[in-house]
Amino acid sequence: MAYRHTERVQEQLQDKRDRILQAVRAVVGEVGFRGAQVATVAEAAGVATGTVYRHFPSKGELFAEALALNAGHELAVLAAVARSEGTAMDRLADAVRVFALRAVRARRLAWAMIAEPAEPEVDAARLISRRAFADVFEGLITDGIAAGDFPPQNARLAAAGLIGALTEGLIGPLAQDADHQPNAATLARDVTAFCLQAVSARPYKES
Amino acid sequence: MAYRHTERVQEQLQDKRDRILQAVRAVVGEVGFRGAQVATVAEAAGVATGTVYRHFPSKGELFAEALALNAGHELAVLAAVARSEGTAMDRLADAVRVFALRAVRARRLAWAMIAEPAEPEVDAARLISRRAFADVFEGLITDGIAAGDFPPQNARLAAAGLIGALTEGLIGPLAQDADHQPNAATLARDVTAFCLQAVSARPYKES
DNA sequence: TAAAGAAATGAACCTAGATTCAATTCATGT
DNA sequence: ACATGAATTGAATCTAGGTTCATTTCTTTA
Repeated sequence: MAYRHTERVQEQLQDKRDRILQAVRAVVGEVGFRGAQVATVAEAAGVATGTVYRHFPSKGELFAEALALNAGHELAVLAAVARSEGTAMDRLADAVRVFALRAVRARRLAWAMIAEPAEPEVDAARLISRRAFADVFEGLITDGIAAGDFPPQNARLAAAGLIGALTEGLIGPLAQDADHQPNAATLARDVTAFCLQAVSARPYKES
Repeated sequence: MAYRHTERVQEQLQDKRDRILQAVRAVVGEVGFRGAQVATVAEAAGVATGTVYRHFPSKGELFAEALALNAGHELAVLAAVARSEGTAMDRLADAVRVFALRAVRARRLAWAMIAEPAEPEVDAARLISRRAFADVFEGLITDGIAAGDFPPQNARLAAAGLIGALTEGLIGPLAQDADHQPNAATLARDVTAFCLQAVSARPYKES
């Protein structure tokens, strides 16, 4: 018998794996999925290209795992806010605000995570995390309806609408105009206001 | 002297060009930008691959022109609705409804036109048409504020929010769930309600 | 320190799909 | 019918970037 994995090696391996995942985050945050190449990620992780393939079976799975990891963080943050004390109205306001602030602080990354198409595996992973986000919002809206904070409405659709409005208002291409570029706090405030109006207003009555 | 373009030939040329553009529309409506190859488009147009390059300098420019053409149609429809008789509230309601109905009727195409990243030229063309759409909505919102139909608000942002909500609610990946798939009319109605609430409600007051 | 198994390296390989172009077909005017 | 110039064809070319793998470097145990 001549070789067996020692604990230290295991840690190094795990560490290298983590560094690669972090590198994906960094590179994607810089150039998006479209511009993120395996060679670039490897370099950012301080590793040779081939090494990436010792830890992940393909680009798609690597990137999908990186997305899931990141989305998991964000989801935990959002879920914590949604679970806090207060009326449904207040909690929804906080959730939207937190989402907005975090998104504007890292627009490119946020866009990639939420909307930018990529390898099929990545798209699949995103679908899952997106639904998880939508579920948080939907739950808050449902709570609010039950409590009388919000009028009856299609909560599932409203949740999707919130995500759409947040995405478009904060991180979509139109949000990157140089002309009307207010500071992040202002933008987040206005978007939050829009979202809350959408959910909390009395229904529009036709004619 | 032996050859000169005759009128009939010019027409045939123009016609072939148009057929190629239409083929892009058809193919993209089927498989999106991601899956749309030049060879497929050529076949759909009843033309050899090389012929495409006699009419368009590159895939990117071809697809960008196809997008611009299609967006132009949609924009004309939307602008007509926005210019019709009625209060700002009614016109916005109509505009949103028309947008929603047309989008759900051709989801894949709509998604490609509105959101799916593609060649840089395509993305650039989309940015322009997107802003044009947003401008229509923004104009209606501004009118509504002036008329007292809507409370004061960030009209530019609200317009972006509407597009986001429409996109997400109607044609985004979450909208394609098999489970809660109501008919198009119902979906359009609910999304319209959401959008109108978002714009017409009294502002949310913090605590 | 040597033998043996693992991991890392990065240049070579492979593939999908855009682009080109020599050969062919079609239109025109004499 | 023929000469001329344009348009069409589609198989061959080119390229970017993901993936592989022979070689090298590192770890462990005897």
